Amino acid sequence: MRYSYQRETIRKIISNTNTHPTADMIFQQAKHRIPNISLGTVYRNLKQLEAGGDVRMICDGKVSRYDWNMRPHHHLKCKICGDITDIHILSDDIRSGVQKKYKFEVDDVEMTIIGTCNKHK
Amino acid sequence: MRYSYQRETIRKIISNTNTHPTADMIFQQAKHRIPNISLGTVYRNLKQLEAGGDVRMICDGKVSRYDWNMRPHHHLKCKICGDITDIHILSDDIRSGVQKKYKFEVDDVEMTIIGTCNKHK
DNA sequence: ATAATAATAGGAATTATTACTATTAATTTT
DNA sequence: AAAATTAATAGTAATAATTCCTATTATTAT
Repeated sequence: MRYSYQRETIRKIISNTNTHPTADMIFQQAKHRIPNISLGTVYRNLKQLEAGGDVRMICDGKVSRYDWNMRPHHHLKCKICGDITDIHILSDDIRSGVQKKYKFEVDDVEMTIIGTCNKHK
Repeated sequence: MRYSYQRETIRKIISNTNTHPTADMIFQQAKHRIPNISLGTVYRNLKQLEAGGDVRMICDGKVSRYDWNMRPHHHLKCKICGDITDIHILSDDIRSGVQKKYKFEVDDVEMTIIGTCNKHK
C-alpha cells in the first residue's frame, strides 16, 4: 500500500482519542489539517486501515465508529449521553461454550452493554 | 392503539419465522397478502410493535432486523451465509461484574458471536 | 527525470430509514 | 345505524450514511 498523508492523518486522529469517532467526526477533524480532504477519502482509508489491522470498526446502530484498540475488548454504551467506553472482561468461557454446544466456529465475541454510566449519578 | 390489519399481518410475519427478517423482507412478505401496502407502513408499525414490547429490533451492521423472541438471549452470526441464530446463554455474571467494577447501571447485554456455523462443515 | 499507477477531490448514486400529506378506515358519539 | 372524529394508510419526497465514478494529482519504481 502506497503512502498517503491523508491516511496517516486519519490514523492519528483515531489513535489520539477514546471517543470511538464516526467517519464524519474524523472527516471534520481531518479538515483542520487538510482543508479540501473529501469524505470519500476518509471512508476509503478507513476500510484500508481496517483491512490492514490498524483500526477496528464497531457498529453503533446505523453508524460505524472506529477504534484503535485492537486487543479483544467490549463496550459499555450509555443510553443517556451515548458515550462508548472500552471494558476488558474475558469472554473465553463463552467462546468455548458456544463452540461446543452449537458446533459454531467462533471468530469473535462482540458484546455491548447498554445502560447508564456513572456520570449520571 | 387502534387496530390495523397491516400491523397484525406484520406481527404474524415476524412471529412465524426464525430468520430475523429486515424491514424490507417483511415488506416483501406482506405484499403477498396486502398488495398495495407501503414500506413506510411497515416501518411505522415495526416501531409501534417495538414500543409495545411485541417485537425487538436487533442491529446487524447497517440494517435493522426484527425478532419476536423477547426473552433475554444472544445471537450467533455466520460470516459465510449471514444467518443469525438465537442462543440462550446466561450473562448474569457479566451484568453484576460490570455493575460493580465500572459503576455502570446495566439495562441490557447485547452479544453477537461471529464465526462459521455448522452448515459449512 | 520519466513512466506507471495508486490515491485523491468532488460529485453522483445507492440504501436504509424517516417525514409529509391527502385519503381511508376504525372507533366514538349521537 | 349514520355522522363525526381522528388514527392509520399509501404514495411520494427527503435525509443520512455510505459507496461508486472519473478526471486529476502524487507517490514510487525504473
